[in-house]
Amino acid sequence: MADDYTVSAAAELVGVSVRTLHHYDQIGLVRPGNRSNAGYRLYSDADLRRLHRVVFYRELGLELGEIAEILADRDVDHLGRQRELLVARISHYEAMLTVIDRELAARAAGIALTPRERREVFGQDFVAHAEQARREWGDSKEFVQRQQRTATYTQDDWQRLREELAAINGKLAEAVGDGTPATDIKAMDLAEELRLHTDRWFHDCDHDTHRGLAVHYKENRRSGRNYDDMAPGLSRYVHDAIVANAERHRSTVD
Amino acid sequence: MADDYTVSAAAELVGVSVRTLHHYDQIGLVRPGNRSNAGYRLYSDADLRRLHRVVFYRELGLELGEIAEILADRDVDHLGRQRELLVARISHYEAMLTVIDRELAARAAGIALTPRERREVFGQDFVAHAEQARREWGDSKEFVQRQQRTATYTQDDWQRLREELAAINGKLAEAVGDGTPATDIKAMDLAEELRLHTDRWFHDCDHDTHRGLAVHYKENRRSGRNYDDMAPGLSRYVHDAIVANAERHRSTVD
DNA sequence: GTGAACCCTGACGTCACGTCGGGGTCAAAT
DNA sequence: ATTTGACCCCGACGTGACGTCAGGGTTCAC
Repeated sequence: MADDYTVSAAAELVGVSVRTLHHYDQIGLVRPGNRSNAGYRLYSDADLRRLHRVVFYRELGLELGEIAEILADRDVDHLGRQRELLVARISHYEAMLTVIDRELAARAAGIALTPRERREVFGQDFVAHAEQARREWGDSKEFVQRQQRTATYTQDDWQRLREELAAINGKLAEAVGDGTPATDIKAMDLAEELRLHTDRWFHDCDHDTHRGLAVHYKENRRSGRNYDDMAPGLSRYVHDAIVANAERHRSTVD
Repeated sequence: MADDYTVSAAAELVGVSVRTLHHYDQIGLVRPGNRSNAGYRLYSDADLRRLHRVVFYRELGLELGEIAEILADRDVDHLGRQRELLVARISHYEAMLTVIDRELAARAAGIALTPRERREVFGQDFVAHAEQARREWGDSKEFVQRQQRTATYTQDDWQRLREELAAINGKLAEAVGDGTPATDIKAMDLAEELRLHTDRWFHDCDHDTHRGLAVHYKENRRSGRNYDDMAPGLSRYVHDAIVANAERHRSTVD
């Protein structure tokens, strides 16, 4: 309980260098609970627990500043959060693995992918960085459910998911190109397809929830595709269509 | 075929910044195939392929210097290698996930782990960094087999594996503490246990192969435990015992 | 009481870029 | 024909997360 560890002992226990501990002390990320009368750093068990968390989050590529924020959150379930991050990371890498396997298959069949196709299939925007997504989505029920569901997806699932989404997005881009207004029945139907896609693949998504999410499309964040890259004004268009669709549904219910 | 991409086009295609491309050009990691007469960088499809590989390896945390070396290797199957790296990384994270789940279970049972136990179970030395392991082991048959086998291990497998190894190592530490010579029959028997463990969990390992691996123990590298941390002189002792054991076996066969 | 092994605090080096600043280039619109 | 805005160049300084000395104090076992 009351045993304190010297720098080198602490460093070895968590697998970092002494210099790293000095650094963390300097920037205030992990401060030793007390010092010997000669000024030696003495780390308590509590310090070590904190340090261990820092190391864990760092392993997953978070910056020290972010880590400090996360750790500042009193009342956050670190184990649960770490688990989520890991699961997200694993599914990210599994998605990459899928791509590799597909390329290997393509190569075996004598086909080479163009850079553009590779980007398509790679979908690196798609598998967004977990912590950033967290900042956008907060601790919402939807986020958690999304994490849980996607964690179990196979390579084929991801493939199907992406294809379905691409189909809907294509039709949306076409609609905005045609000059179809976002309140047109066709646009609303596409918004409905989008909602069902989300509901099917990510998390429960009724019309009200979908309206709540619409703002994310308008702000054209990283979490999905960059809609405006597909067609100018598309991100706003999608937002408006979703809102119109949600409105339509409400009026048929009330 | 002959289409060239400008910096920004190339950058967006692979998902990096323009500055990054400037940097890679400067250090010679990815040089654009040619330049416009105004001095604009023009990336060919081949350049993009190279760039894509760089980005991939970087995503997995390799340093640019390492990446340069890997790419310098003419005649290396990048897709295969990338696959291996990914698989290794995934199994690494899955091992971490196991630990988290075990801690969650422990917490549910009202038990808290001490830092030392956490380190034990975390085994971060154990799940070594893949590229470093690769440098130690080269492209040997053993390495590849190890990758393939361990990729399919469940959390329980890893747990069992670690426990078995810990048991053998414990007995070895005891033996060196007793002053038992490495050529003693007891030491040789322990070396044999080590060999069977490797053969069972990692890759085919006959006595000759094992003798070949012995040097890794002596050099006390990261790939396994730091043997000398368990007992002074243990790394050399294990090496000697393995060699003696291999010798013994040969004489009974010849 | 004297090494060897640890500890301290600067302070400078490094890697992989981010971020200006000043200035040329190019295609389209005026 | 020029202007506008988006794009390009290079040089240089800034930054995050440490690595790596240099110079000097501390602890502990022999």
